[in-house]
Amino acid sequence: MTSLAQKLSGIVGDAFEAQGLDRAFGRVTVSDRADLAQFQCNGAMAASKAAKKNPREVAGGIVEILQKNTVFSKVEIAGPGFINLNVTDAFLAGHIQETGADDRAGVPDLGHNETVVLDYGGPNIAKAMHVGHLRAAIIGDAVRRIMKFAGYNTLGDVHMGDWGTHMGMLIYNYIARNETAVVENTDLSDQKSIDDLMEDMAERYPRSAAAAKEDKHLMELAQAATVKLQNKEEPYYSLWEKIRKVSVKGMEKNYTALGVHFDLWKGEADVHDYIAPMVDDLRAKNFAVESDGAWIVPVAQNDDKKEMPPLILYKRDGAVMYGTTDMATIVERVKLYNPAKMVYVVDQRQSLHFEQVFRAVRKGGIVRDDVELTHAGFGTMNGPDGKPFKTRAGGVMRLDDLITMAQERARARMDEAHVGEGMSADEKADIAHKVAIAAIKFADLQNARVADYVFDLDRLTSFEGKTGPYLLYQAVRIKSLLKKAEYDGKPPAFSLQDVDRPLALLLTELPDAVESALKNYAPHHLCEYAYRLAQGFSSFYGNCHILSETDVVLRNSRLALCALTNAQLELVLGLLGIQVPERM
RNA sequence: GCGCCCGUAGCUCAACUGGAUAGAGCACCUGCCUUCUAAGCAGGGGGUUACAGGUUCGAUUCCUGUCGGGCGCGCCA
Repeated sequence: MTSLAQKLSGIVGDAFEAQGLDRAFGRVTVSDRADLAQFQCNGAMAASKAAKKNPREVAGGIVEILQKNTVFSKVEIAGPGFINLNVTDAFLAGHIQETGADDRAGVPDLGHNETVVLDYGGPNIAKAMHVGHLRAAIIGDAVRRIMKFAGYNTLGDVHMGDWGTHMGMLIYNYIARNETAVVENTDLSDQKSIDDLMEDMAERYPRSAAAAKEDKHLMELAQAATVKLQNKEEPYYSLWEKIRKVSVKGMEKNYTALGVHFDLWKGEADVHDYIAPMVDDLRAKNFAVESDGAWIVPVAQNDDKKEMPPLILYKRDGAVMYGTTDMATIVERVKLYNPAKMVYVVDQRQSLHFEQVFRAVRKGGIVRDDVELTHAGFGTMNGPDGKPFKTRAGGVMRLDDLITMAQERARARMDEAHVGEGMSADEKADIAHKVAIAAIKFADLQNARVADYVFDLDRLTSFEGKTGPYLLYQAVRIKSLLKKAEYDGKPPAFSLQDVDRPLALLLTELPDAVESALKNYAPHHLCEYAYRLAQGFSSFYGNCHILSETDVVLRNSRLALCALTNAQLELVLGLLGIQVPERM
């Protein structure tokens, strides 16, 4: 099954082929001009260029063929050679009937169970998660959900930063101050105890980092501690293990609150043992060479338009760089999962780094040529002043503070509208949470991935207009309506009138939206569709009164339209990582 | 200096491999809750798509240049 536009593309493509032209010219899209037609095909103009013919003449030949086809109620040429198309209500009704019966909502299997590993985490352990982690998590998780729905075997990896100098610095601080008990006494089964250590580290780390920056000797001691840790010396390693376990709990709490899922909770430390053999292999193949006392992989190519610095495997002092661990991570992923794709949802500013890593692993024969390596970069999050976002205190806003703030606003809105009355405290909290997360996620996801965007707290926690809560609200209205109507879910024959048609047409577009989002790693295409669908429903809802409809056939048809709308809305929101409450 | 990304309404953002009259939300103005949840609906004003050329039947989209903003360029991650 596919979208209606794709079905029509097949039919129009046949017509082009019958005229001796490439069937790709038959591509049909939803019309830009709803006042003129439902669908359009622009291929006649492109085809005429290739065939050196008059575009209206080419279009004429196509139209003549299409007019014989009974799925169309209108076929006409407009302007320089647009082919405008309307389908019959019977065909449209049949199509949405099929869509409703299909548990994939018409989306074909595009992934064929190929494995894809996705990176969209990357927080450092022992640090508080902040809003800088938001975009990767939200976009990456949406991409994962979309790919999974499209038929891929997806593996999201949190890939935390757990093996760098920051760990040596922190652990050295505990040891030097004789305060290792703070770590050792933390009870992993007690959330309060976990939170306490997280707070301690969140406060301790920046303090020790600042001190090390001031004092060269201190920095050397921290770096020495890092080496000891990486050699798994005691007590460094035990302290590190405990810190990592606690940090994972803290991260899980944040990601769970956001509704962001990871299949793998791996970190840089997990690939430590892959590094030495990998570098030995690269040396043996002469891809790794010594330069200025460091070991590097030159990745520059003759056709480079810019300077391409080499990837550094070992620094002069023998320590590894993050390019090294990224390469080793790829070694591990190939070995354990043999993925067809690896997708990195990471800040756009790291594009050079990923280019180096990708070139190095290809050159070194670590990944096959047919494995796709993609850096799906996203733009920087700026404050309203256009500069990277900072709170008034100068720091970055913590993730849990943002979520709490949004929840409080949701609760206030509920009280204002008197929707919480008679609900249990649990249900109220659940709704406030779903509304808050919907607001935050949709505000972020609706932006194009690559563009920088402004982090505006008011926008993230606003519930009116083009927002997540608006979408939830429409879905909730449908649920309430279906409940009141005691709708049984039996698929009736659709009876489409002028009020119904725009909504019915919208319901045919979902597979196109999913494919577009998938192909470009662009969840915002799905946001756009969800919003148009919700708007289409809201308009429909205002234009006809369903419960008082006396024509039984029409009433059932409209209820079925509502049910299908709700199903698609929940499906698309689910792909964006947004959950719909029962009422709000 | 070299390279990448960006510049669209007062603000925040869309526009699918070039298509018809460049769309939304917020803000502003006008209506609509005695029948399905007003977190809503209907309507209005608001644009030289930074600027100048070029390719094309057709350019926000592709090419060149200028201006403006962000970011990155071997031993941090």
